[in-house]
Amino acid sequence: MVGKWYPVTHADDEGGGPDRDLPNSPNMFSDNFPKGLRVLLFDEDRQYLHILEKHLQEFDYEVTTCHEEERVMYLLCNHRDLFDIAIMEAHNLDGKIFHLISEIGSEIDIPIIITSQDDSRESVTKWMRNGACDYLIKPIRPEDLRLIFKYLVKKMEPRSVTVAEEAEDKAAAEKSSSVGDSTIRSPNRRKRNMLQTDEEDRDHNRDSATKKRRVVWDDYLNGKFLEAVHFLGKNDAVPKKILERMNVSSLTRENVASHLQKFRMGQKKKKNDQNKSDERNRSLITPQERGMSGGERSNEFYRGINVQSPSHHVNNIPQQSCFQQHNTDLNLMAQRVSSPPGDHYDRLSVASSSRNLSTTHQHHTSHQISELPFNDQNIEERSVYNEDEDDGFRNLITNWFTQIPDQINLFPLEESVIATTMRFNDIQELANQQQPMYLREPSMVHIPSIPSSLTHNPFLDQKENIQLVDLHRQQLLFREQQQANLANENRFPETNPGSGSARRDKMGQDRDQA
DNA sequence: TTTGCAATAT
DNA sequence: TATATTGCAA
Repeated sequence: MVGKWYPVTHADDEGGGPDRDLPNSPNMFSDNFPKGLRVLLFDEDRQYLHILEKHLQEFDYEVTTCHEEERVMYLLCNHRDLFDIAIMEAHNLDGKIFHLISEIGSEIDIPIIITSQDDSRESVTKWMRNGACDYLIKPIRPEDLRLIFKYLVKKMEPRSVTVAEEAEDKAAAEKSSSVGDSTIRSPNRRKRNMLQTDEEDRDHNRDSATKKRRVVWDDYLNGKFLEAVHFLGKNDAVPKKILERMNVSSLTRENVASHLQKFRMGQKKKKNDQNKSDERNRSLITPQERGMSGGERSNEFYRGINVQSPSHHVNNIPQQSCFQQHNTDLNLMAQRVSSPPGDHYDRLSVASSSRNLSTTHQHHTSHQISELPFNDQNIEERSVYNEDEDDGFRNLITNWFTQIPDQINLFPLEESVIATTMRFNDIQELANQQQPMYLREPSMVHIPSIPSSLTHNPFLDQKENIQLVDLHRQQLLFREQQQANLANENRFPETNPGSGSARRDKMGQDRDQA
């Protein structure tokens, strides 16, 4: 049966009627093949779309055109049984179509040919690895359109056509604008040689429809991964559960395990770096503290408590990355911390480290905490948020760091981990005012190198310098602080947090009186 | 069976 | 470099 339409001998045979059956029916490979091949053609450029359509029709293909991304995605998702093959324009690697195909690509059982003006190796590689069976660089030669049936040949009758396919492939490669000779300039070699060895290539072709593809952990997938990891928490963030949570059908447990392994290694590295920088900050730590920070025990928790030099919170903002443009805002916030303004917010506190900014916003009876962990290149932000409908603050934070509010995830705030920043000025203020310090107010303490067991998020400690503490813990903390102070020439003689002297801003007091 | 990890392959 | 695979121990 296969021999009847052996590609090399029949490729030029344009005769015969266009009667054909459904793609998977045995008559798919009739003498007329590939006539009547049902092609889904997508290109946002209507003019170009029309040109391609004309060419395809010349080869007796049955063309369905589409110039809307949403529409073609819909067709691909819900009606791909109406087509034998799809030719789709690629805009960029971050587009919806790429996500769609890389996600459900293994479920799409029709060959997908990508067309693009982008002849970059990165683009070609990424597409080819993520579900495209070929990549045609514009302008596309009609001949390449004529030969699209070859992917169905391979798919339907893999073993018996290997030789033919190779011959045909070679022939096609010599005069095509597909990746083999256009993007990767090796005109006499078969395409994909740059991507895979010949042996694998054959393998790949044999069951390209079913074989698992190499996963590209792009921002989208990685985002899902991170979300799952955060959601599951320290103890449950294992491959199987992450996979379930991500709910991406094309992924395997092994994929996730591999990525998780890499993810953890990255964290380990960050943690090491952090420890190094902590080491450098040792001078800020009292001898007592240094003495009790031997191992990873509970005492370790207090190592490096930085209440003594609270300006660190706002001054240690890196001068690069996205922080820079927001430094002004941060300084404003810092001022607010030291002198609570009479504006909308009762109190607004900021803590930041080399990679993070944390803010606590206390507004009347509710609390918001926003955490914004950063890496150098990008924004990987997270917000903890516990306010009814006050999107104002969220937007404020959002606008500082990203123009994309949707990227901020909101998590319900667990009550016992409310925190606030204590700045140097705050403490002095307290001392001068000699007010009792009731630690009922939410507080945040900046603690470098926190054991993960004490963070509410399993990965927080390795990414961030911010610790959220509950009140009980904070009392302990201040007791330690008190001891430290005594041993440290009474740097904060009047601060006696264990017994009280809380910083209460004016509005807070007014509220209490009312 | 699943997981974590390291080494190794692609 | 990023991801996959493998083998091993828990």
